Amino acid sequence: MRLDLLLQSEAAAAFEHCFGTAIAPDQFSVQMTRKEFAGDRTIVCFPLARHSKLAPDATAERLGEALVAGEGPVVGFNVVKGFLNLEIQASYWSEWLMAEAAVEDYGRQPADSAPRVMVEYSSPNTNKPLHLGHLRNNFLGHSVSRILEAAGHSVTKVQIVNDRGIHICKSMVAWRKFGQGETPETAGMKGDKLVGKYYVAFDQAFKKEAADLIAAGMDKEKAEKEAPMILEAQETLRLWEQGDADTVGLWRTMNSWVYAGFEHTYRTMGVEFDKLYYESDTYLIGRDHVLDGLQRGVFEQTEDGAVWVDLTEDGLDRKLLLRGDGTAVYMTQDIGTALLRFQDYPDLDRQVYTVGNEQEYHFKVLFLVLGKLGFPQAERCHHLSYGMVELPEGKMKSREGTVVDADDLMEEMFGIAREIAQEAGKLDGLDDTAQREVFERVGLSALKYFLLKVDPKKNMMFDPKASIDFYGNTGPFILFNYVRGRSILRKAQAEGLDMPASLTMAAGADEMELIEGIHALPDVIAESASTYNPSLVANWCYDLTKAFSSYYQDHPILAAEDAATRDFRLVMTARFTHSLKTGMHLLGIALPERM
RNA sequence: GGUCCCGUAGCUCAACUGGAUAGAGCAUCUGCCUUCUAAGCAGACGGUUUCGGGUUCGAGUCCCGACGGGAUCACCA
Repeated sequence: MRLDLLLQSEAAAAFEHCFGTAIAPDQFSVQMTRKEFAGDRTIVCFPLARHSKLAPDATAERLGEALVAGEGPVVGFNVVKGFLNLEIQASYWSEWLMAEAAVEDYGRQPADSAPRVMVEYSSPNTNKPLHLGHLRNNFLGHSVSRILEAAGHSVTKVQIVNDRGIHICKSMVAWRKFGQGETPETAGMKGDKLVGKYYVAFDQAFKKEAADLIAAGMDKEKAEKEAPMILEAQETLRLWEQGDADTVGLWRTMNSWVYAGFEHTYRTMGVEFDKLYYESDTYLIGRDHVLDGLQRGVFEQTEDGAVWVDLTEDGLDRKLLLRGDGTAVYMTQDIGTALLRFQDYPDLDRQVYTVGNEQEYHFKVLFLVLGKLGFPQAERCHHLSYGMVELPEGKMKSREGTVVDADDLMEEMFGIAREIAQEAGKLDGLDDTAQREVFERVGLSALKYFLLKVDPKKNMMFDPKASIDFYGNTGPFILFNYVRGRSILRKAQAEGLDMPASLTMAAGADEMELIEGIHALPDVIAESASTYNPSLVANWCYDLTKAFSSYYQDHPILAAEDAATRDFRLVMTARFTHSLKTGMHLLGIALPERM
């Protein structure tokens, strides 16, 4: 049993014994004892005073005595102002290191012990390359998937590809006009970059047309509606919806270029999906459900044929679900997508949508609408909302060229990793492929850790010039210490040292920070899973690593003063590297063996 | 204007769901590599947790009100 749970139940029994009053175990607040006091765990006794009818101090004294007298691991106590500090038997920790912490999947709940959850993330538009904002999204969704898996859920990772609509039509129009048959091969360019180039070209040409019209005396609003480029894009969308062969053909071609480009980027990022949904497949399903809801009187229709939902009773507004001409809006296809997913996976307990906080209103509406349509799963949908990544000069604007491109940024990280490694010269024995793998892992760790260590719901600042460091509280720092630990374990093996089957030494004060860190992993996983918050795992990885790094500095492991001490340190090192690897895996960060 | 989120060291971020003297990294300064990887360790400096009330044994954390920043409120996605 976990120590804190054990202490709670021991405390409940002891309390009843002392005071004749039963209190539920979870009413005892057990926490880590602060460093400046003696002891390992602290029970806060202020809330107990009214049940014991004694002052907090006196309550703590009686409780402490009873706990020491009990069967549990408490061997001593002291009381400071209502705080009962408990000393845990030192052998408890060495036994724990050889038992619970020793198993391969330490920290993880058994696979499939919790219901199936679907996690959606990424979900890009197919008209431009992925950028920094997508990186936060992808890393977050991917990490949450792994955390939920570690908490025992079966997890299905999906994305909804926004493959249809006016945005892709814009790229198509510009490519027809200016492209002269250019392809990713002839341009020597990634497909997503090429399509993005035409999206920008569209915007520039369109702005020029509008400006010309305004110069000719037309007002701005009208000019932006009547510029030939935009009319052509709208016509292209109409043709697409009618299934026009040429239009659909070009749409397929250009989307396939984008997918090839994305595929490359996803592989570099180290994220993957179990299933892809496409809006072009789901918007009609959504429309059917909306029309069905209309028939059943859940929604209402205005004179022009548009379908609306009235959410004023829920504190929201009226919201459009279907245009007057019967075509779908964003909401329509999201209804279709959600329902299709529950149909595809009948055992699905929950859906998690990893989408930026600018869409909070949208998801509030979506979940309410699903509920009105009579789907009980509506309550099991969760919008994992996260804050924007801001640049020093403000928001990223693709039209103003201030976006930080995902591919470029990752390459830059790899480059920095290479420079540092080559200067240190520690990889000289490895061939180019193996070196490249190290650079990628180190560089990617810097990026992922940087984006994941911040509470998802908060906006975060990214300064391209200064932001991503390889020293201090960073991914590479964590990797570096993992590598140190692994290096020791390899050396031990090479010297013929076997992992001890039991420990004869007990943990001392110097060891406790590291041991407590390892010990916390299961709680951290549970907490981050229930709050969809990888930053808890990231911060745990860092704190644990710091404890090891500090310990490593002045405690020789292989050259310890005696065999018992060496064995103890060797086991701690093994538990450290192993639990750290688990934690980093939950962040989607792969660890190198040397760097 | 309505709703929601955020405000902690010069900067970027923590703080176990209300607990003891609010912690890290960067930056600045001081020590430490013949020894398991110095992408490291130890230390110094740095705070009226935006402000004002309230709740209670106890508030960065909960409530109310200001102020500052962001998001959103489309027949856009």
